[in-house]
Amino acid sequence: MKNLRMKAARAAKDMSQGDLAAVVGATRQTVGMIEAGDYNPTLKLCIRICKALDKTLDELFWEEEDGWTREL
Amino acid sequence: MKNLRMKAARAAKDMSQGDLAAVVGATRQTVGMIEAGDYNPTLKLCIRICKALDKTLDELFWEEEDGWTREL
DNA sequence: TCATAAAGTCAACTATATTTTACATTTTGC
DNA sequence: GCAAAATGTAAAATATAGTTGACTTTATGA
Repeated sequence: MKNLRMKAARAAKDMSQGDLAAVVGATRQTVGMIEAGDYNPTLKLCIRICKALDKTLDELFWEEEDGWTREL
Repeated sequence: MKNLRMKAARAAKDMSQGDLAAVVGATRQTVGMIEAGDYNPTLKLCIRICKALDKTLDELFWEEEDGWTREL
């Protein structure tokens, strides 16, 4: 399942996947895979992404029930 | 930095590290290292821990500033 | 249309999360 | 005190997150 909230938050900052990757110290491909979903990033990277996009973990990576976190 | 919120949430459920590990499909050692801090678990494991302890990601793993997430 | 930035994808490699086994130490209840 | 459960710790092995380089495909704007 795609992480559309992350994609939207990045768009709101007018950043490309490469821009965000550079800020959080990751690669363009890794950021792409996280947005594409079906991927299991580390907490460290999630937190860096949240701070770069001015969001919290819950806002970008939490789903109460039957969401994309279901299939992790 | 220790994750005392997780330790407290686990205590509130009267679960040992081994109990929680069994529920989330991890080992006792991994749970112990996460509580001990200076460790970088995957998002999947964090989410499973949150659900097992009836907490959200923000409640257990988010720190606004100068918290334990600082050193990840 | 055309040029270019952005995004999708793939294989091979490196870094590290997680497991397994084993033993030491600390807590807890009797 | 004592026995058992819970926790701390550590080395070696495995699974997988994340990188690197290269190429393709899809936007986007001039």
